[in-house]
Amino acid sequence: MSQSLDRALTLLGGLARGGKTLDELAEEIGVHKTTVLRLLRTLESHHFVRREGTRHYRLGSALFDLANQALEDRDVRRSSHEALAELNLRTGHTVHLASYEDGEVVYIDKFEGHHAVRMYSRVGKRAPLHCTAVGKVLVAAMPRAKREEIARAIDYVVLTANTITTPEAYLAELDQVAERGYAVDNAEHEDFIHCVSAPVRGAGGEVLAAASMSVPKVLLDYDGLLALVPELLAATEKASVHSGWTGNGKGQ
Amino acid sequence: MSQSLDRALTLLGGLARGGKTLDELAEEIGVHKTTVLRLLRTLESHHFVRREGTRHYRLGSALFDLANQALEDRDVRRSSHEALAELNLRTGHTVHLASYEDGEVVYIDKFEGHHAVRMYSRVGKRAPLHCTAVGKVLVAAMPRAKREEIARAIDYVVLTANTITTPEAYLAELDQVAERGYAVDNAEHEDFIHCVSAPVRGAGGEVLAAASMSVPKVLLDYDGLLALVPELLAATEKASVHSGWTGNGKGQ
DNA sequence: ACCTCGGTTGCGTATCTTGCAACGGACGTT
DNA sequence: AACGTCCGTTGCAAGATACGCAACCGAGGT
Repeated sequence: MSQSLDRALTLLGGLARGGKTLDELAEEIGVHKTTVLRLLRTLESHHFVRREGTRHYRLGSALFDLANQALEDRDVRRSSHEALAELNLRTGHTVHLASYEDGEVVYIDKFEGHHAVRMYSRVGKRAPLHCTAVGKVLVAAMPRAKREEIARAIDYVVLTANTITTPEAYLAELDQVAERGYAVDNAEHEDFIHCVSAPVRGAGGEVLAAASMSVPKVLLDYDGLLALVPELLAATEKASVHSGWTGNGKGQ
Repeated sequence: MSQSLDRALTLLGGLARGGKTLDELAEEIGVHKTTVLRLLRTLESHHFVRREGTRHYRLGSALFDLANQALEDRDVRRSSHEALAELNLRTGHTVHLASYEDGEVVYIDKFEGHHAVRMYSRVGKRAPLHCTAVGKVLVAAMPRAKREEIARAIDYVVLTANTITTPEAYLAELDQVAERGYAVDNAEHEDFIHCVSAPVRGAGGEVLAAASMSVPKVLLDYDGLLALVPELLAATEKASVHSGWTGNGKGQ
């Protein structure tokens, strides 16, 4: 829609993967280096990009400035923070907070696990709906018609042997999730990790976000993972209360 | 340099201050609303902006995705994290990590104080060099010629009764800072807050960033603040070691 | 049912962006 | 020390592109 803007934004993505030279960047987005230069200059003037000496460009401070403002916008994040930090501290496992955003899951907070094994995730990163516990929780919270619509629209990319691959299977899973009040990702996204997730609710009982714990399979087997569910639920309940949930609510 | 990009970036700034309507945004940057619409669409397609229902635009997830990548780039941040978190935990005061970026200070990490009084600062935010303790530390670390150049270029905006207002006074202060190894902001930036700051050094003894503690005056008087210096120095030393500093170094 | 407000589209024009080619400065090499 | 290469930078001209206009649409509110 706006060519130069589009190119500039793509450029930022390229820069994120390391400070390259002008020509490299130009090639990456398929334009003349002059164009890149001028885009960079504009980005730089807004502090979106920073030049480090010569032939070295990096992402600039405006990005994290804006990002923090964007995060502050998301009230769930603030109201859930304490409960999730506790959960992370007590269990030592990686805790995520995620919300639904047009057909995907977006991580809006993360508490790193205390083990050596690190997950490839990041605040702001997006993940698919069909193979994440948070995805299931978020979609399961929607009215049945919407669930179907989403389930049919998903591209069921196969990531592991356990990945769900059909709308039917997904919808059946969602029913269970809605029933139980929590979701499981049994190594459906990454081979060596499994997760449990539960919703954080707001004043009207509506689901604001999903919190999850991710545990490497080498640390805990499936039963061990399920044994964490009560702790998870205690944390999400606390987070919900902080988010205005009153406990009665029409939402189950 | 690139008009549409420039407008789009300005737009993001506007959006950060709350989700407005199309016309409001249009007025803010002085263009027709059609233009805003198209810019927003492009931004949206890259997840820089998110539309929330109708008449509500917010900053999107790409921002915090990129921001996190940008922060991961900054090695000082990672290597200092542990020491600063400890300092924050032990003292309960707000801790900042900042670095110098063309004529300003940029906060690259922040640990919130445990008291009710909150500071108006944010990771990614910029602050002046002349009235912050971190600013003094960072400039004091530069060779004398560079210090002078910077001192003369500063616009000495007066923010409180104690704000330094002349290059001469600033340079004299810098001499002291370089001597002592730490800097003080005695309510020169905000009336009710004073800070101490010390440098974090890298392998060659060069200053990578400045760490600071900010304390509301109601909690601690000036002497109380100075009494915190040893703890601060212990933390910055630890952070320096983690950042490759070997202790010898030519840097004092 | 009307009116207002916000968002959306099609279109022609003027502007802005683009790519080219040539320059300049910094390294590194022979 | 001189040369060659690699990057970044500038001026310019051509044409694509983004812009503003005006009209349309849909939702709320009166």
